[in-house]
Amino acid sequence: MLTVAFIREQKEIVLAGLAKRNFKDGEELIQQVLDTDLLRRTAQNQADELKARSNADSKKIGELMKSGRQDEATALRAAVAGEKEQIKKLEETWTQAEATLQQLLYKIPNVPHAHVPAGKGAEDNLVAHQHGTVPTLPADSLPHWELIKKYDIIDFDLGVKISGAGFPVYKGKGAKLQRALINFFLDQAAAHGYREMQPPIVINEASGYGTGNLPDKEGQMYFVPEDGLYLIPTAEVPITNLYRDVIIPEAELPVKNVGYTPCFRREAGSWGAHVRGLNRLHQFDKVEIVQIQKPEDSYAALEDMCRYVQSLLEKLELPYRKLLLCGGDMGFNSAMTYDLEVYSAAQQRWLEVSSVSNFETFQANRMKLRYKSKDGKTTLLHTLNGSALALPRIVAALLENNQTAGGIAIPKVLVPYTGFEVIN
RNA sequence: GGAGAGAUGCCAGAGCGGCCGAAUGGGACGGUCUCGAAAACCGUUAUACGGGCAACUGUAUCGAGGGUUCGAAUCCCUCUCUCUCCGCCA
Repeated sequence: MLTVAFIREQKEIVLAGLAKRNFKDGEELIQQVLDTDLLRRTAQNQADELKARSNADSKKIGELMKSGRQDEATALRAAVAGEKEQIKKLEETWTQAEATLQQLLYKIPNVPHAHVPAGKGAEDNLVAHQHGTVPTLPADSLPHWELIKKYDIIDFDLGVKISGAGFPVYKGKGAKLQRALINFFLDQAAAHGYREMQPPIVINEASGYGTGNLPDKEGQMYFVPEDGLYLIPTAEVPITNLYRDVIIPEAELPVKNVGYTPCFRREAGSWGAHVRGLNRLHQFDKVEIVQIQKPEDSYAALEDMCRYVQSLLEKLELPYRKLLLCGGDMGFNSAMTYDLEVYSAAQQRWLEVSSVSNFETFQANRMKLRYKSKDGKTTLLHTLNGSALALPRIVAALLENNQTAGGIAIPKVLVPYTGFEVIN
């Protein structure tokens, strides 16, 4: 959520940002914000003045009563009653305006960073970096959804039986591979200064609002109505919300946390032939890194996080490319996002395995996440996060790229974690 | 799930319906003293939204939301959470 002050003072920047995103009706929306804001301030101003007067009058009534001047007190009392009436009306318009303003602000996406390219969709993303050679496999090589059957390591039918489509059951070496990847990712993150956190995987409504998963996106999360709880779509939500309504002492910055959680996504309506197998799931495992940074440090941190994720892919010996997302393809909350994609050789396509974003103050403003600098100023912080990494597509690429006649070769770095070198 | 107690500032903890944004103690920070430190002493120590170039100033906030009252941290109602005991239980 953008701050009203920012919209008020930097209207042109906001409008340009919305245009870069191909956001419709931006101009109209911003004008509504400014109008509502003016209405709100005017009402508050008038209400405050009246309240100041009635506060003073009330005090005077007390003094009059004490000194026994009853009739004067009664007269004043009548005056205050009149003030009260007006205050009530002003407060109504004021709170009404504030609520409207809030709803309007929820509709405005983040302003993209200056370096974010304009564009409509995925085709306009910039390839910022590519690493490794795209492998070519023999003609008889299999996509991962065949391989998992061949080696009996992941079972979708069993998942359907006990839960539904998109909830795979990992079996034997398949299950061990999951655990190995999770541990490998967590250990790597710890070695890079991230503190491991294990948060709850259900969150309340306030947390949903904090990271921008609510309102309007409730359809994407599983919901437990009985208790008003949502299953997390990513560890970003609980781990970032740890700092909701917090003023962090400057000395504790930056905050670098990592967490492994299962992630749940309803993915309503986004099913199709191109999302076979592990490409898209309702439940999957992910290790997520989250940083909280001072504004002046956040973009260096974004680059740093990307380099870190790239180092993971390199250790896993997966060819990848790094995309700088264009305005039209970027998430609602983000100011700048890099996607990392690995090449899945049998499918012959790039699969997104990580998305690393700087949200600047967008989430922090919703969460009231701030720090107090030495000069005593309270300032909104910047939040960032990135997948490091999401498992299913990594597994898909590993299976496809590493298939040999003798089975699937496990990358060297993982062998200490899996305890086996090949799946056969 | 049943019964009871409670929720005040960074923490602990006081608070008669007006003199309470809130005593006191601790912590933290700044200063005096010291070669330096400790001790002692002095001072500072919330947030949000308005107004103002600024100094400054108005309003709101004592778990949340309503109500009573000229006036609420203090009285009433609802909700949430925490604690204790009982029940159930990985």
